[in-house]
Amino acid sequence: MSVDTKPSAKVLSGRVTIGDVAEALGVAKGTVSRALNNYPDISEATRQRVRRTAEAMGYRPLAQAQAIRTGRSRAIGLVLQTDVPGAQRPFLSDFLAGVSKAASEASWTLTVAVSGGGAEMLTTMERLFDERKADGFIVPRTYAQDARAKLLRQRGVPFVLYGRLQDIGDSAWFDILGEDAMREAVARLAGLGHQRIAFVNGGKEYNFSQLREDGFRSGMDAAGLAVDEALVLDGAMTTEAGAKATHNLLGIDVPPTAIVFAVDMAALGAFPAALDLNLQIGRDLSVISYDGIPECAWTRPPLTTFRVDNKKAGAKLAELLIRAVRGEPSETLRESAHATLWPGGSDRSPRRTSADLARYIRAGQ
Amino acid sequence: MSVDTKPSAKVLSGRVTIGDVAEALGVAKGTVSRALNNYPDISEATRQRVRRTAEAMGYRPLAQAQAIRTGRSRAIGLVLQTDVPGAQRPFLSDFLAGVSKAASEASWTLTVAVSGGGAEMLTTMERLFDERKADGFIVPRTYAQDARAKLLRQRGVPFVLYGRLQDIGDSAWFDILGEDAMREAVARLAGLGHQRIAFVNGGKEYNFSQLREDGFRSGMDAAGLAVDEALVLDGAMTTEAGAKATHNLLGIDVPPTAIVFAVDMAALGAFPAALDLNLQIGRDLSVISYDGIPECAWTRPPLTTFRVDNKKAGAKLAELLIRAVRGEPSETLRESAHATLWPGGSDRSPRRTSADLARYIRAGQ
DNA sequence: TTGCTTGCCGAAACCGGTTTCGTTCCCGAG
DNA sequence: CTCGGGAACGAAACCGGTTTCGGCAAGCAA
Repeated sequence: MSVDTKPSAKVLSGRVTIGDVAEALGVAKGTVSRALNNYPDISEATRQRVRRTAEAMGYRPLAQAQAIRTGRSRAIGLVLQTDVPGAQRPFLSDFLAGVSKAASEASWTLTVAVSGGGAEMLTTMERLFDERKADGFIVPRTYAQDARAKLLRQRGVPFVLYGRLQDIGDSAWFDILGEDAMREAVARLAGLGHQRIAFVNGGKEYNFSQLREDGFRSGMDAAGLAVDEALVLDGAMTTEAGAKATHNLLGIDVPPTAIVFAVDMAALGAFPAALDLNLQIGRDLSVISYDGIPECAWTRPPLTTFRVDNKKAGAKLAELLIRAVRGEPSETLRESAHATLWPGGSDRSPRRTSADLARYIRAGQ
Repeated sequence: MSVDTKPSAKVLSGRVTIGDVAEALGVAKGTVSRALNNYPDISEATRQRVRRTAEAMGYRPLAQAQAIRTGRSRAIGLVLQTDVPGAQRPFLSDFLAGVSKAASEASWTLTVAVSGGGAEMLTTMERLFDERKADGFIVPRTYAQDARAKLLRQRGVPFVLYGRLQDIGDSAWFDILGEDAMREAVARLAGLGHQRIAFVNGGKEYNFSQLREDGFRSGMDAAGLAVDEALVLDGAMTTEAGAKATHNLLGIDVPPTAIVFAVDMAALGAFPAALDLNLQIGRDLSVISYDGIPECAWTRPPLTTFRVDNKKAGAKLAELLIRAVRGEPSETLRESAHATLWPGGSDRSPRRTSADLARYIRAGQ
């Protein structure tokens, strides 16, 4: 409900409207509209003529006015979640840049809302869609069971997932194949001679966690190494949690000589944790992680990680969503990409066996 | 220009329109509209009746349709800049959350675009405004000379600055008084016994840099300390630049025992720089900074900094912009707030005099 | 020549709101 | 009882686009 006090000013003053263009050309409004929207029943000559003078007069169709007839406002919706600690923070800027760039190339725009989780987010999305502030949504950070996808599907609202789902149904999605990166990380560590390799996963509620764990296990399998379940932890999405997980792993009788982290934010916690135990990452403990946030370059040694191109992901998602809104079947709207290895200095050949490492840690206390 | 291929689907299917509400009540569309928009010529009884059934039927006015008559779409515009290294990255999430929250409380939404600097950004803003994807703009990171403010002012587009300008004119703004924080930082260090205090500023093209330098100088003055111009650097907006500045300062014959940084991202660079020289922050070199990004808590020792509440700032800016769009004179739309001290362990009493520190550094080489 | 397409465009309806204008009804003053 | 004046609302115009419908002219076959 609007509660504006003033009855509105002169309104859209200097704007050039479709009527102005039509008048200048001596044709009907409808002709201009059809010419600009590539209707087939307009002669090529007229089309060119209209296009040129429209351009020359600086005519820009009012998205709002189009929307009330077409039902579309050429806007991508993105609802971010606040109540996750800060896990998505580093990606945001790049991601937005990608979405915005692709959107603006198609003359679309981006409507952003931030909301808490759960029902509030669903309400927000419904409001945005009902007011046509968004023609469809990019759904970031998919959960294994995702209420947003369920709602949007049942309401018939176009959407594209950033990530996949267990019950993927007929959803459109884009994802980076994190499982491949995890597999490669294990292969790399095994190649360096590591035998006891731990895995610190993110929150199991996220779908990517399950995939990455699968990747880790299949990598271990391929390397001929057994997975010690005591070396597989999860729920680490922050630096604090990562530090704690590292502490726990290094306190085991037969500690790992290498840790694969599912997310960088958690991996950063390995550095203070190692410092506390008088260990050096790279020398005493190898670490490989995933995401490629800039902070990885500022640890000592730099953190070896798999870099995700969030800008490209954003652009891809925007492109897919626009196609979904235009009516393409979602089965044709599925793409994936790979993360690329960013070698730092945090993964090297093990200097000690696991048993020696345990003794060294205890001696340091 | 739209290049959609399909002639559009069924269009706004299940939506309940103002006509539906009017029909259900047996009144005219206009009556419903006036009732909901608090026109004075509607009886209180009718107003209540309309309001209730509208609510019950789940009626939500289509923002687009309102816009073509009123000229306003209830959307806040925010154009972010990509080509600054990453300086604004950490704030973004909180800031967006604040803007979005305040916007949604007023039934407004947020349109975000990302663009390079210079002319491209101006074009983007013009396009957003002409299509009424935004009724006005929040202008973040003001420059001392700001082309955006100039353009918006001359085109009569409402806007609110996050920060101030040299030629402030009749602009509306919100800002955190960083100069006060710098002054307090100096007072704090002087109180701890530091005499040679350096200042590493951000880029001089930003307006805040000039203000913060003023604050530093006035703090030195108040503490009865002379400013050694060799200890005043600028242009450090990134961790790399901060590290370099620290190196330079510590290479001076009579090095500072404390450094005040204008931005956290630069201050973080002091840690690797100190490590290279075998110095410990807090013990051998005190550091105080400004911004309050989360990373400050993860250095050893934690970085003492002045924390800016970006969420609150975003909310305030949204509120001011909405009032500006509604026609309030911008002289009444100016507010400020203070940053609050976050004590870490990076500022302590100097353990050595400047001369001793210099010897210690040289000995370490 | 007539009749039937087909291509191209003008006129007008329409989308969902807002705002203007005018009418009806009621009240109190004269 | 009449009349003037507000209060409250209906009817219709309007905003800037899109889309439907129909008409005119040209082209072509019969």
